[in-house]
Amino acid sequence: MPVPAVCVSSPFTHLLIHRLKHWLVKSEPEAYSWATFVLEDGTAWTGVRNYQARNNLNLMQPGDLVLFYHSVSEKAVVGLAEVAALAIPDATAEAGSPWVAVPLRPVQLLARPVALAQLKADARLVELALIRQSRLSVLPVRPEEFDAILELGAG
DNA sequence: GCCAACGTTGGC
DNA sequence: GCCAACGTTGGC
Repeated sequence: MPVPAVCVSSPFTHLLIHRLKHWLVKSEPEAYSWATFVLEDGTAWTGVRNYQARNNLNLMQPGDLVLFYHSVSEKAVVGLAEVAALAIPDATAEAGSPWVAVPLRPVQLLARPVALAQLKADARLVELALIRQSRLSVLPVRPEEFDAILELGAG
């Protein structure tokens, strides 16, 4: 009996091979703010020059939800974005370089920003990568952590 | 402005 | 391969 070359898929196959992951990206609002991101109706997330962050970009799948964090001057999660497409070469990097960008689009502004101090004070978030590895600019967020942060940001 | 935490670079 | 020097990020 011949083996089919391609597996038959159901409308739900993707749920078996990929559960939505959650992420957090950082930006200095003076450099690129949530407001600009919304005005442009999304952007390719370029400029990442750290291998660990790049690896996270490469793991992003369309539909993954992404917390948008304003670093330095604001230090708060301000919005929710979504991965619009798989990683592409970073057009701001030298051709042939290993750096990638991920198209993101805005989903919604949080009703209230969630300050870093709030995150640090929350018992559900003691393991949050943002806190444990404060220098990384593209970070994974666990589902429970993601839910907790959205709850803090709800009106 | 300072400093801790990293990451990178380059001499050996 | 080690490590010192240096650069960057980002909180405080």
